[in-house]
Amino acid sequence: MPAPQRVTAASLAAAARTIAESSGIDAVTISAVAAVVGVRPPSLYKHVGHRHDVLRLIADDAARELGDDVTALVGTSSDPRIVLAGIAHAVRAFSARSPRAAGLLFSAPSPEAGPTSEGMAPLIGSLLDAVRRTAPGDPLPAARTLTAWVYGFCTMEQAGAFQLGGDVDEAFEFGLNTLVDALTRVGLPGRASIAARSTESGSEYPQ
Amino acid sequence: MPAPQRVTAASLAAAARTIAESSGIDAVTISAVAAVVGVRPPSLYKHVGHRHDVLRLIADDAARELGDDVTALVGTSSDPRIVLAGIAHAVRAFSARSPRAAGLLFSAPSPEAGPTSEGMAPLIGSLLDAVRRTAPGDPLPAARTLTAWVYGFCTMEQAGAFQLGGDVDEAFEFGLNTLVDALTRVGLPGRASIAARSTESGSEYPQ
DNA sequence: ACCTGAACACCGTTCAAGT
DNA sequence: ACCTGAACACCGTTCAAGT
Repeated sequence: MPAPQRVTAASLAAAARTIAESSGIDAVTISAVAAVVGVRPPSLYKHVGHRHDVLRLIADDAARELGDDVTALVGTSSDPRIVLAGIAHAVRAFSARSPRAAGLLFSAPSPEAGPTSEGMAPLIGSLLDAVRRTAPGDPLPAARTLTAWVYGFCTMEQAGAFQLGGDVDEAFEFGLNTLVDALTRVGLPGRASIAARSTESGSEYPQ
Repeated sequence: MPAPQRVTAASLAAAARTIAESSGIDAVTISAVAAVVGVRPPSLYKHVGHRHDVLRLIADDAARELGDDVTALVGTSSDPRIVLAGIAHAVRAFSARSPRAAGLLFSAPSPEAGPTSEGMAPLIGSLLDAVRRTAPGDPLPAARTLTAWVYGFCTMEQAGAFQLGGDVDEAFEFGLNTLVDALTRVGLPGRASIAARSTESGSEYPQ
């Protein structure tokens, strides 16, 4: 009779994520995770090939969880701009409650530690969906603009980068309103003017 | 006669940054840095207290370099919007040429590995300056919005997060124009409407 | 099939000893 | 004043051996 399975992918992910949130990504060692799931370090290599696979389990778990949150919001209001705002708030809430997992989600220390593209698919799909209903034209640049801002804001906030005082909540609302508002205006006069002028003045990447 | 100084802060920073860019942050070990500066590992502890101080040297060096780039751009054009666009391009160019140092700049793995606030001061000062000349009202939320977007975009780009195809350069220009344009419109009708409506509908952080 | 102890090559860090 | 070898407690990872 073979030994009963003591370690599952789900228990591994849960253990790793708990350690990550309470003690940081560096504390997610093979030894620490093994101890939490009640097994000796070498046994983990029956389930993962390398330590970064453990981090990837966290990232994919986070992608699934946030993907669920975001998907649940799509179609929640008849005004797509409210949906978009709700999504941004959901991302920020997730980042506040699971900052380490959130960090792994968009900027893992190495590509191998980041989420699978299959893991990210539902999240990205729902996001593109919401953007498509809000902004005219190609949703991809618009979605990238919104995603980059939300991700950047939350990461900087969690990293403690906003040191100059002021109300950080207010800055989030300001940025959100500015962006959502601008994205619905695409195509109106005034846009694309800077690109044209700065291209005139020389190279594309001034430094 | 005491032994001549073989290690300076500048040589340490340069060695660490070279290793970081060529082999990743994880490769910036005390041993590796010591080998590059031509000394045994324990000797480094005469100059830094911990490994994260070495990472901080990289972060502060990056802050200084990007700060110089950005400061040189302020006042470069009579149109402040062009200055802002130039700054965004400078950040992206820096992130492309020094992705690991750039990562340390805004989202270090731990606060101790991040830049000093003194190191960040010139960069942040110039950025606020440029925003103040462009956007009406409080420059802080506007600067945070722009910074979060640029940082998020560059980090995601370097992490290979833009996997859905499309032109990433175009997405950058799109986001930049959208944001700079929106920031100069602050106060016009249409803004702040979402916040008001989404506050109506319940909690501030829906999830 | 899964788990284990022992072993290997590496870390970061400390410290007494050298010049 | 700076550098060093030796040492410590830790990693990640491999592998032959157990059940």
